[in-house]
Amino acid sequence: MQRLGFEILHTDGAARRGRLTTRHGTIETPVFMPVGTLASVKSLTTEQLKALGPEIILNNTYHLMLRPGVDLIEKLGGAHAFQSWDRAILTDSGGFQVFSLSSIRKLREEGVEFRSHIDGSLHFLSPETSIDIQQRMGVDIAMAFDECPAHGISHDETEKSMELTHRWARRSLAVRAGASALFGIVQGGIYKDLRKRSVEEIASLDFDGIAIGGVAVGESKSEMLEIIGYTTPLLPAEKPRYLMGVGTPEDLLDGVAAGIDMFDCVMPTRNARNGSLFTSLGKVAIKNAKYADDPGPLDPNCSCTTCTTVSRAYLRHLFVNDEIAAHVYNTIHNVSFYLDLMRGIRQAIGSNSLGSFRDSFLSKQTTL
RNA sequence: GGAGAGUUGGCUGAGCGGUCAAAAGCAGCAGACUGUAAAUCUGCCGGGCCACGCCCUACCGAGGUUCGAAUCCUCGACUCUCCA
Repeated sequence: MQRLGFEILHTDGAARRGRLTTRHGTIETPVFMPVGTLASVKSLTTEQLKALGPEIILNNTYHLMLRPGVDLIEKLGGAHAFQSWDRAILTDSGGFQVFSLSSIRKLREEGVEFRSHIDGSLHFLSPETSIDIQQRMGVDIAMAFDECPAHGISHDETEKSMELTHRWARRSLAVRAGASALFGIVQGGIYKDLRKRSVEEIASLDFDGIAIGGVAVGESKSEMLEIIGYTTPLLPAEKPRYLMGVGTPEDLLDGVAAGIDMFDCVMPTRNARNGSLFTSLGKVAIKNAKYADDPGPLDPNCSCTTCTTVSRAYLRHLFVNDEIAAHVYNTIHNVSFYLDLMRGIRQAIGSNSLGSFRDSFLSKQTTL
């Protein structure tokens, strides 16, 4: 059976309206994938998540490897069965933890040694072990094991890191087996010559899709946009393109316009827990005193259960009192907002109006 | 009635002659968050200003000692504990 199907249905400039086919359903692109690191989109039950309608979510190899461990997940029937999720799952390879947990890991040619952030125990991730874990969990899309370098390193250091990622990409591909699709990851930091070389290398390999990694790691917004705008058009048109870890609603619009098909980001879920809510009128910091007696809905233009059920005043009350329901309501809204945004984007591409959709969206954002 | 302890910024609570506009926590106000070590982190938090320095008002109240007092003394007010 084919690991992954992808067809482009329509284009609007560089933007693509497409469809991914997986063993766990079809995915309309451009798509936003909520992040569920520990086999859970934080603060939502599987049922609540399902009701929001995402067609694919993320899980994380490093975190699930530590707890509960791949043996257990495999024994219980794989990642889908474990979390009762019958739609698609993509796993990050642990490459991001090479970056985010840089203080507790050692990087070698062979792979990365991690001291568990939980109990300090030693764990090893390499292209071979990462891909094996992802495949044993039975995910729909696995990611190559890469080194996500920090921003601020030199051209030479970035080049060395990129070349390691390339060697690891070949090793990742060499152990692909079974039904999981495998995506390669382009690196190269903020250096265009390296990004170009990285695209050439990764695109020459038999990956099922290609991701742009190593962005939003500390560089400026303009640097990030510059790199995305430069790199995306270099990617092969026939494969799905995934911009890893991005981003804000505006970033999604920019990414789509550049030709990206897939996004993931912790922003809607993490910000929800921190009381920062995305709305059609701009960001709402729900803890602000001005919402204390605001009887209106969080976002008057949103039809999620949060916006149709409770007031801003109540949401603020829940949040300032650390009520668990605050996380639930906030997360439902933010994820819903992101999914709605992508729905609007797909529609706009279909009617060749992405540009005006973007302008309209952003002009309302500035009113707050 | 007797003996003792205490009264500090919205609250709890450090301080025991100068480096105190006063620790710390909480509350309050605001900000950040981009392949999740995050229900986390950061800043502000007496007032004022020509604002990275200066001025004013401050540690229950009133006096006093001292070059200098939240800190020592006197008197007063109030609170608490124990014994009758």
